[in-house]
Amino acid sequence: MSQYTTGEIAKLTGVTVRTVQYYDSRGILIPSDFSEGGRRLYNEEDLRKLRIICFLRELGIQINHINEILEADNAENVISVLLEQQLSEVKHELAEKEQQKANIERLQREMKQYPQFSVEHLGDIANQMKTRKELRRTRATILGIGLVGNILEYSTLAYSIITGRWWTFGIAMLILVPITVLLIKYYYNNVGYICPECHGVFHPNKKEFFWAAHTPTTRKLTCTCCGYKGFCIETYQPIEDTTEEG
Amino acid sequence: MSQYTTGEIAKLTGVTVRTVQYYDSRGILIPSDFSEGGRRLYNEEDLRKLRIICFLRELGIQINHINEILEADNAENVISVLLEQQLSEVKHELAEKEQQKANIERLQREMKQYPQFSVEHLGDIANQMKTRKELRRTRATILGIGLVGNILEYSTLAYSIITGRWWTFGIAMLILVPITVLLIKYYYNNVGYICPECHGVFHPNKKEFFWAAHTPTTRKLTCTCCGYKGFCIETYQPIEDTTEEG
DNA sequence: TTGCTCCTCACGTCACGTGAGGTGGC
DNA sequence: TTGCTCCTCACGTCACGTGAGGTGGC
Repeated sequence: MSQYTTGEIAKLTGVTVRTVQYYDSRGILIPSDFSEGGRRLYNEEDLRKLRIICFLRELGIQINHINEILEADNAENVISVLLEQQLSEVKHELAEKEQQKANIERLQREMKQYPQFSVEHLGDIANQMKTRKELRRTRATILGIGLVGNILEYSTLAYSIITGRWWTFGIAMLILVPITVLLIKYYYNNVGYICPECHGVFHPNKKEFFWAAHTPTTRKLTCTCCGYKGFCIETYQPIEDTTEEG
Repeated sequence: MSQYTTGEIAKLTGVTVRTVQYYDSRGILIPSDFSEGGRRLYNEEDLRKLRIICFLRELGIQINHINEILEADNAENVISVLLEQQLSEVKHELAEKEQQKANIERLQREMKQYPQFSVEHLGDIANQMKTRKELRRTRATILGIGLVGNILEYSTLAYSIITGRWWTFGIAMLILVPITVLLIKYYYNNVGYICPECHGVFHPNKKEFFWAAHTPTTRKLTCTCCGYKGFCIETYQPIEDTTEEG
């Protein structure tokens, strides 16, 4: 029966001497023998055990769990339970890393949008990224209802022109105008704007909001905190949220 | 200008009091003021800074790197370099986790194959999993060449039967028989078998190998280490590899 | 005898968590 | 005065890495 020193068994399994010593101290791989000088000696069975330990470590299983596996009488049950646990843990970590990757990539793209980028803008981008989903939802709602309204408007208009029955268009407008007003109110109540100067999130006054020049993601406003005038970044920020802050 | 205590700023950003204190000790968020009793006081700017720190931490960026970002004069460059680094790191971790997930799921499937599973079989499965790719490649090579050979064999046979020109089939067989012998040799030289009894990897004798009953992944052999007779698991193990071990 | 390997402390890593024992602030 | 919050040590986490200073084994 061949014997291995710490260095030999380490080389055979691709770990460091220190790792083998550590596994001894943790009680998962106690050497089967010692030399007269007190050096660790491992046999074939120890080698197989260490290979198993390395395999389980590669799966990300913790050392105390490996201990449970190696000591258990009903190994099969213990292993399948631990594997199930580990699988869900790994899946969770995977989702986390996916999120990190997506966020880094998005941040890289966003940074290119800012003309002279500085550290402070990171906060704005972070805010924007966090409220992205809600903002999208709000915009989708408005676009959807708006689209239906537009179709109704133009179709009744066409119908009225062709048939000369203008009361059809009139009734449609009686319905559409209040809906449009509600939509604009809904929009106003759910968005806030990030000032690129003071980095605060503010709600503009209604008149300015309504008439301001805008792009799909920005609007030319006056910041209520610092007085800056210019394009501010749209973000999701329901009105209620700000009342408790002020 | 509103001031926040440690607990307040912690609640606003969703971290613990201890984390805020730790960021102070690491020098990335030093409070802008202190109370007479020596308690930390933070202002709006500190709050924004903490939000940025939290955002960067969510991306997985280390605290000393965050420090570099916050202190840098040319923030944009520092950030884009760090983001690029972090992205490749995250991608690497993602690949690692993917591998872990795949391995756990494969292990779960493999465990079901073993009638009475015990801890020792983990080593066999690990071995099998590690050499899986090479084994597949070996098998694919053999199957590919074998298939071409078969087509040649049957087509020349058919041709010979139809036309009566048997020399065609004869020449084909003169080519095919040595190729087949070489293929079998190649196969024999590249696979080993895991004994389910002693868990060693062995090479059977050639005659037994050739005539033995087998399934796609096992072969009924006599273990050269322990004498066990029965189905052993096929694995990739070129002959050269074992000579140095013995 | 001379390298090389191995031994045992013991501290460092990383971003906090978790008490202990004391005190500020409403 | 009484809770509540906050303060500073200081140790714990997890799987080792990295010396230091000493010794075994060929």
